[in-house]
Amino acid sequence: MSPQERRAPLNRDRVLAEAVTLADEIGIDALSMRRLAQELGVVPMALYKHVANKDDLLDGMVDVVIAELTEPPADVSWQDAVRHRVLSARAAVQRHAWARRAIESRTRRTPTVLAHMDAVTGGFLAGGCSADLTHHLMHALGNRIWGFSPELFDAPADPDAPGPDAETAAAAMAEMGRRYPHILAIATAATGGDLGQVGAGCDEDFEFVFALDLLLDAAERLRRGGWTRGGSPAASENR
Amino acid sequence: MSPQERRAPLNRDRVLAEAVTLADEIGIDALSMRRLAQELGVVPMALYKHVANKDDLLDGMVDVVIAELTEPPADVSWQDAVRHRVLSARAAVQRHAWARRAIESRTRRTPTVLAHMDAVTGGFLAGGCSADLTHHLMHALGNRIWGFSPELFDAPADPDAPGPDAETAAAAMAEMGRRYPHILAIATAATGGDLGQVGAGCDEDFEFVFALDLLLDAAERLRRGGWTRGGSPAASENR
DNA sequence: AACCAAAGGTGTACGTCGTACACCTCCTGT
DNA sequence: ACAGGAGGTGTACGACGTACACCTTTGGTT
Repeated sequence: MSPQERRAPLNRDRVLAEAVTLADEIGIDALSMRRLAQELGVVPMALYKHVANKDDLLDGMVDVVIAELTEPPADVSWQDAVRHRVLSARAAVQRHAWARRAIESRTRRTPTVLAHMDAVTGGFLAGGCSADLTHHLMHALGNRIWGFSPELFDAPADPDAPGPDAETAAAAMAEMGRRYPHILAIATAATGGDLGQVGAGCDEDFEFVFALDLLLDAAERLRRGGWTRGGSPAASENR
Repeated sequence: MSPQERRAPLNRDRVLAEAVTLADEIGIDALSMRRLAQELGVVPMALYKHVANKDDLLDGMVDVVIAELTEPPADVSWQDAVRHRVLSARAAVQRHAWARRAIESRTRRTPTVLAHMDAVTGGFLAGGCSADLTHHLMHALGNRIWGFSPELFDAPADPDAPGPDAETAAAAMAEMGRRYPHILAIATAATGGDLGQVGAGCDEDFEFVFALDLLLDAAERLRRGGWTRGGSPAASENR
């Protein structure tokens, strides 16, 4: 073959970029070193010249996603600054459905990961939260700083599965209501009482923002109250 | 061999019980069908007479853990009832370190899983939260209803790894502070200013209860304010 | 007493995975 | 002209989950 049609040599960035788009297409479970190599027109072992192993690959892919995050404008309240960073992370995670599980399973903290955590932390501190309070608020936010929270009710939603007929569905719903009346109650409420829509799932965006604002409101209340660990004006008026 | 020393026949419960204790010992990653079979003195394929496949095994193991949860006393406030259920889940998950990841990765909702979700939901409803509010609060709680929340800063903590000497550690810490000043600030606050302890990790129990009570307090405030979706007296005074 | 269908357990085999290791083949700087 | 390294190859190993055909023991029916 002539030299000019020879493939440009790989490098780490090209490997990571292809891994990300491939995972976008086929999902994280189907992404194997072999499959990725094939997509790059290369033998599997060639990848190991650019990533240490599959864990390293996954770390790198997460870094690529985090690189998509954006900075908040300079002139907003501290809550909105934090809010921006978190929602920006959420948008990135939604563009890459696999990223959620990848972030959850990664234990190694790459510099990129630490940088995002540092930025969110900085948002609380800049707003006047004490270092101690900020620490606990970061824990309270939890995975929400990555733009997701556990999707409690999300349907496995296999679109290929044959849908049950209406009669069967109604029977299943009745049985569900008998066994788990409370779940049925809130599921029904979510659809404004339309029972036929109960299986349709929740408005994840609304739920996410609801919880996020709940926490930011609580944060602002504690900050104003001068929260300190142990005794505080605002917290734990229950129990 | 004589008949009386022949192994008692397996059944699903014995398989699940052994899987749970084995996972407690060697971790969920090292738990393979082959290893589990060996532990039961049986050939790998024998397990498939009692569980459909590995996913089914994992589902069953999660059910075993959930069976350890306890009911709250009857005469407590609704917040304490929810609190009891959640902390009871937390205790169970702490007894089985692998359960966290197993619960996170399971997508199928077994009856046991649904029962727990129904019970927590019922706690909010019994306290007088509307079905709609309860729905959103469940989402806000997220994985906390399973007794864990993402451990943001938890150290990979490989005890076998050779500890760096004090000098190297101090240099790493200085570099850390230069790159991620905000993280360093809150990490230092968590140890009362003792820099040597910064790597030691957080008091996860405190963090968990802090976030839990934050949410329960917010819930009670919204309930009292008669929260409804859209416009409400209490929520979203920021932004 | 004779029988037969399950239920429980075995053995072999296949395809897939991550990756260790030895090797080759260019390109680049001296 | 040459050495060395970076990039790519080929083969191979030991896991893994599990399909499939087979054997053995047992309990109920005739």
